[in-house]
Amino acid sequence: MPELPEVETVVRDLRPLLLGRSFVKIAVSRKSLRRKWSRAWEATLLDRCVHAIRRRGKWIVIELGIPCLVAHLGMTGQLTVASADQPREAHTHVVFTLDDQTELRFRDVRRFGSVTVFPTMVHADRYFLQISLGPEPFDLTDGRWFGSLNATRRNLKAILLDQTIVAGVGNIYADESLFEARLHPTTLGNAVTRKQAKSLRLAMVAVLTRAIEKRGSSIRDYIGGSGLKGEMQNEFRVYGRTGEPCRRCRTTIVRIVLAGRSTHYCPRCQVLGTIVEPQRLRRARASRSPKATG
DNA sequence: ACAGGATCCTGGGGGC
DNA sequence: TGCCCCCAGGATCCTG
Repeated sequence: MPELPEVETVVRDLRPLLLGRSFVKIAVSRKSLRRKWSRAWEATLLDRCVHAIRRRGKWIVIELGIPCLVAHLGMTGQLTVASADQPREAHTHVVFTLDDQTELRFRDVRRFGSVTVFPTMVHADRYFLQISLGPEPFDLTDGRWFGSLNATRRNLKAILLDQTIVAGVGNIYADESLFEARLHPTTLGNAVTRKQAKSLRLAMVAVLTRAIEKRGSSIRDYIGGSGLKGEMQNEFRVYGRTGEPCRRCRTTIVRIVLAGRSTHYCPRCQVLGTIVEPQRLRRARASRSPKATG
């Protein structure tokens, strides 16, 4: 499932393969993607030089001088560069032939992804503004982050998945970040202390940074821009580990459904971030301590 | 405001 | 072996 680290890996892979190249031909399959492809876009893209490739949240932005190509990988999207003589795999929906006999290919089995063209970068940025795309996790300040959490009674899992609050986090890294911060996924945003908010922000940054280093997670469909798989799936602490022992305390990892998504956590390591009065805290500690008999 | 569910979509896996 | 059903989950829409 392409989230921020996977999209970042694709962008980094594509950069050397696309920069300075131009599109000489575009072929689009009949099957529709999430957003309908317009034939009128093709003329605006042809014979233009790729100036820059960047990521915004889970979006890939390819700047071609004035117009820009904006792609979202959805669940199973792949954006790769391959030699033109390499056979095209099934579910390849858009093929951009480059001026060096290679092809930029958009493949998406489940077609939740999209490829769109904006006339200028201003239009693309306006679109991100229109969908209220939140800040990058690496740009979040503690003040803004705590403010966002504090302003809602939604649970932390739902907050992390909300692209208007923080852009780029999906189901995998939401669960992994919550484990790293030792916060229970059902914790309500406004029950989180400043300290907990900060630890969640730092956990998110650490998990995403590590995942980028490992070229993302390849569970089923995800591959980078050069076709290489990621390695982060080998380091999951909770995601997809239902019934397995926690790597920290050996307690069985639990799966629940939150915000309509599978949510994995360690019931022992991850605590509810509620503000607990000192008296209740002492009682809770006493009940946890080992008993003299039994 | 927010939770929960349905929708889109296909392939893989489990059960029988 | 084949068939049915469920599951995966990003974005978006709808309902309660």
